[in-house]
Amino acid sequence: MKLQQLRYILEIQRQGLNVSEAAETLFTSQPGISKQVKLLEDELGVTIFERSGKRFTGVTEPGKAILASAEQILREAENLKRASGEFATGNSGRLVLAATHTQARYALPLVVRDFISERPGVKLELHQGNPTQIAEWVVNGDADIGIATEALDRYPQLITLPVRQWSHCVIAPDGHPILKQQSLSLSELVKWPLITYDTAFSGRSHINQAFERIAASPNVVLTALDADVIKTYVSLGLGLGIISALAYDTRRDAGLQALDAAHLFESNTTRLALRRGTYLRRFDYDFIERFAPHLSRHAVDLAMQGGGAEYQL
Amino acid sequence: MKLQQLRYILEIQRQGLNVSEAAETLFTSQPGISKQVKLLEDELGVTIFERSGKRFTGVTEPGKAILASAEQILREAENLKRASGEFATGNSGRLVLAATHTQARYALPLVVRDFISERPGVKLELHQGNPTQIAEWVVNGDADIGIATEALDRYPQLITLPVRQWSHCVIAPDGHPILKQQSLSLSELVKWPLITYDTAFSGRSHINQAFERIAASPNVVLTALDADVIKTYVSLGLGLGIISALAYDTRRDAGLQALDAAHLFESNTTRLALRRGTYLRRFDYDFIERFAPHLSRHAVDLAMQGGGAEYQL
DNA sequence: CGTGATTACGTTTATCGTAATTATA
DNA sequence: TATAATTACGATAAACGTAATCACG
Repeated sequence: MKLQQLRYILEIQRQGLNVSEAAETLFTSQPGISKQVKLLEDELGVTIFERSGKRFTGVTEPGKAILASAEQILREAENLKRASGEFATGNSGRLVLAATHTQARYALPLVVRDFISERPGVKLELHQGNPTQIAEWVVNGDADIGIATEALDRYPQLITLPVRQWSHCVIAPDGHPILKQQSLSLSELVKWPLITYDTAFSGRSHINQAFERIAASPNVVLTALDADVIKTYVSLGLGLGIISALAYDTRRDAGLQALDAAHLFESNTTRLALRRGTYLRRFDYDFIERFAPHLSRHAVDLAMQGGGAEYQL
Repeated sequence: MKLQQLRYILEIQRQGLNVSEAAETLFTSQPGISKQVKLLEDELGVTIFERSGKRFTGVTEPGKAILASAEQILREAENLKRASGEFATGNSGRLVLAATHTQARYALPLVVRDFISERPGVKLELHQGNPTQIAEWVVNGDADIGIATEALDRYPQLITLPVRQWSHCVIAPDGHPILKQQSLSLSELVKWPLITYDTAFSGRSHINQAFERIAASPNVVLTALDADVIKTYVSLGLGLGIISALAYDTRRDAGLQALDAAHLFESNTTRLALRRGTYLRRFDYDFIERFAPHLSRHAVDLAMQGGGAEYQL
């Protein structure tokens, strides 16, 4: 049994049982793969792939078990290379972050600036996506660290760690009548056209829940993927905005006023996701601690080992 | 990176950094290993072993990480072979049990008899040992299933499952004065010479605890590794015996009487140990369920996945 | 017939063992 | 000086690519 052979059968599976395509993605010849698959099957004494004549048509029962193990093995082999790579290259390497707009625009800039100036050897990449994309990138190893408020904890392959809590705020253009109200309430909000996040973004679920709880249907006239778009339309007088409090800044957002809405909507927790069982390099720990000072190397290790254990913010 | 190379470095570590011995246990040449180690180190770009001149003197920092990963990889590779082996050979294979005397002598015989008659293809081996040995055999993969009352739950690499609860009983030769007592008490027991298990065997810890709780020092005149030895000396009138109730049988043990001692000593739980993450074959599940009917395949899978979760008997 | 897997075969590379060499305790 | 790792080298085998063949839709 060779690691190559395991790579081959996994790639065949990934390419929908097409050996030729697997050969192409692995930059090798198709007969080579074909032969190695057969050799592996002979060695193990089972057929891995069902064939009808010369076409691959499915995965046999033992094949499933074998492919599962193969995946594990290659994952750990990646870890091994990663671990040695870190020592070999010292404090250099590539760190891929995946984050939502809110995080990328409002939470990360200062942390990223400091990180890249302190660790010039590390090539930092930031990929923006929606929470589901982010989770999948981390699961597939396309990103090292995922940062989002939603969705991450729905993936059992991920370890998620709480970064910080935040609340929503309501924004209105200067002079809007609602600014004169003593205290903001949901029943007041439903009277106005509203602009907020698209579903599955930045705590939108908690906004929905709050209105459902009082059985009211808010008049949402526009949904956006990010707070900048929302602020633009609020400025134009299209309605009131409900955004993350992180996204409002008195100085920068001239012409807009913010009202605290922490009492109206359940608070949200920004979470950081790592793939279970991945080897973390020094700079992974370093970035995490810069972003969330309570997540020391020790705290992260504990969560990675503990697995299911939930860390309380 | 080759699986062989990983095997080599692991064996070097196991043999106390002695390459020659590693070569011997792996039935290959020493220069071959030497070269492969160097090739691996070159490929990974780090040194795995510290050397003083030509002697291996230690494991480097990256080496530790590499060895840890290598172990994982080879473990999973074993699983892969095991999984395919099962399908290849159908219902045949080798099942190695490790059990204490008490289990081997009193709990297992009927189960083993039924198992081997129902599954003639499976070569069943039973290795007797003390609880610590049993745990280590299972950890090392030398045994598939470990069965004991003590020690098993102290190994984090093991999943342990409760099989059944049992209590102690006191045995005395026919006509012994204690047999006339209304009810047995600890204070009564300390008046007599006692014969029981050696430390770390069959619930001996609970026996000690009970006497400590009443601050009494029992007069233990003989400790044995198994109930058969104890019974022998009780028959000779050397003292009263405290043994597992499983080990007393009215018919077989003529000349001896047993007194229930469930109220004196905390009850014990026989546990079954499996190595975390091992692939279990059909006959592994089968044996487990015959031995402990509540441990269905489903229940075992749950425990294996859950990891830390404690199963209540 | 075209797409896609297997077989055949030659080249290249890697692996392993023996023998000789060198370094350490 | 004995033990143990490295270097050198040759035989063997494994892996890979090219070309030809075969099977399915």
